Amino acid sequence: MLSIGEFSRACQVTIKTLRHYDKIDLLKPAYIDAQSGYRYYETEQVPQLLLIQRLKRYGFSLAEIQQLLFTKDKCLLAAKLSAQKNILEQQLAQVSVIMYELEQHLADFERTGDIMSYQNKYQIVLKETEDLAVVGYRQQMSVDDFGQAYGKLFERVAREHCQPTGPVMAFYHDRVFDPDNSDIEVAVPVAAGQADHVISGSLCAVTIHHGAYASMADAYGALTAWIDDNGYEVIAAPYDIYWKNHQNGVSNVEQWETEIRFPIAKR
Amino acid sequence: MLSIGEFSRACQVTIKTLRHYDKIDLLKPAYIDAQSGYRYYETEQVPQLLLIQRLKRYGFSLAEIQQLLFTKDKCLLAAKLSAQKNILEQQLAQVSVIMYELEQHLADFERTGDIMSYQNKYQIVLKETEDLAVVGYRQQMSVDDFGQAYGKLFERVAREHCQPTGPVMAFYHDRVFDPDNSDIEVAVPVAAGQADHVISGSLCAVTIHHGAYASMADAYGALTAWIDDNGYEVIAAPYDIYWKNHQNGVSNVEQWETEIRFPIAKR
DNA sequence: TGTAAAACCTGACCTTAGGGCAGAGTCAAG
DNA sequence: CTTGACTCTGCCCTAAGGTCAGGTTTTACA
Repeated sequence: MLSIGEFSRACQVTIKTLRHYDKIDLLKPAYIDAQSGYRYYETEQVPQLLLIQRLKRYGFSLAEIQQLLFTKDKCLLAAKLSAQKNILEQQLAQVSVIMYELEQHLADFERTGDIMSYQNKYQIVLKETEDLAVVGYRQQMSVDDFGQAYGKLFERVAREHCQPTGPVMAFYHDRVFDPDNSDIEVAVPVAAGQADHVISGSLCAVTIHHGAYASMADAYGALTAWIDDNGYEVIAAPYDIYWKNHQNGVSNVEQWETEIRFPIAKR
Repeated sequence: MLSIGEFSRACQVTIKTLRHYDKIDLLKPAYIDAQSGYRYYETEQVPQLLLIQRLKRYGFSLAEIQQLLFTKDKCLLAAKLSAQKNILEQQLAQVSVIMYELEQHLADFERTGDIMSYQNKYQIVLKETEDLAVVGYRQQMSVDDFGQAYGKLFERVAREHCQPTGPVMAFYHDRVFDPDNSDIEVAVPVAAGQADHVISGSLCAVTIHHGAYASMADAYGALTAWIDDNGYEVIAAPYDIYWKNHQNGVSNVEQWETEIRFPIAKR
């Protein structure tokens, strides 16, 4: 039998945390003195708490841990651990990309003495686009669910025996920005006869974003500011064209290229 | 002039976030209509908000970002960015270690079918230790401030021309566990004449922990449970001996070795 | 056995960076 | 003038505990 303080020291966990776990029914003391309210733990609970702390390190939330401890199906449990490993892998990749961004930024800053200088790299051009026949797949989704949408689009492309004539695009039909409930259409250009609908050509403000998607807001910002400053207004859904991507075989994120188009007209 | 909705779309930031930044004085709209309360932003504020989002990606808190934007000293600013880069690097290393832990755990689990099987690796032995003459440096500190303490200890060792006769150790004098306010003493064994004080030998429960320090709680837990189960009690501050470490040239975390000793006596 | 220190209890409020909702006011187009 | 889109304030909520305040219990020692 261990008092809460002994148990806390044994597992390197604060007393507050133990009381919290008691309250949310994640780990109840083996015995509570009815009169004093003191909590006492068995030595067999030590490995249980250590497992909880370990799962926490893996990145599971306490609610998820509760589920996991309850899971009797060993395959399911292993699958969840495996899934978490993939999530950690993704995190690792994201942090690497951000570190690269930070290094570039720091270099720009030390060269120019201007903390904003990294933003000058967007060259904005006016372009008259042609009509574009596409097959599209449109849905309310999180911006992180792109992968899924790609999948569904290409299922359809395969089913209808279409031949894509250019790289994948994404249209942003939203009126309000909401990252996990966006009205996005992914599309590929196809021959006119096979098309779903046609994007009418128009005057567009265009720029090219180099690198990962985390910093694409920079390009959007530069474009929107330019459009407002030059007396234009946006007249249709802006869209991205993914020229260089892991999908077309460019694995090095730093070499990705995305064209961003805002259909515009004079105000 | 951009309405809050336009500004939000331009920078890919939710309206709620913009109102929050207004409230905490991080980014105030250029103009607020006195009668309607509507917020309006200038296009020049777009790069400002984009910078804020970027610093947020780097891992700064909003409070830190406020400080950074206020900082006029460019060297200081560059230093803070650089420091953040180091923090990201550390995070990267930590996540790698955790992924390795997870992989090992998953392998153990799939081999044995027991989610706890990873904990059976601690062999606990009883050992009668000798008196130990040491030079130590004791302070209230966070468990993450070990590096600092090492530094101070070795400054002193150098100043007093002591010759360490063994690897570094750490004593945990705390009665309550509190990770960022721990009463820790780092020490090295020296020749008897040069010693600061002497650690009396006693019966000890001992085990060896292999690998990174994140999972050392497992070893503590195993020891404490063993001590309680076998009718002993802890009679002095437990301590670690860092046999293999980055300090003695073992860079591969998986090969680190730490001996953990709990001075005990029959209850 | 008495007392003081150490350990433990509950409960209320605080943290980050916003999200969700209700209810009301405002703007722009037809 | 109406309708729909847009925006406002204000209140409560999140995860995983941390930080008091004020009171009770246990333990160690004289």
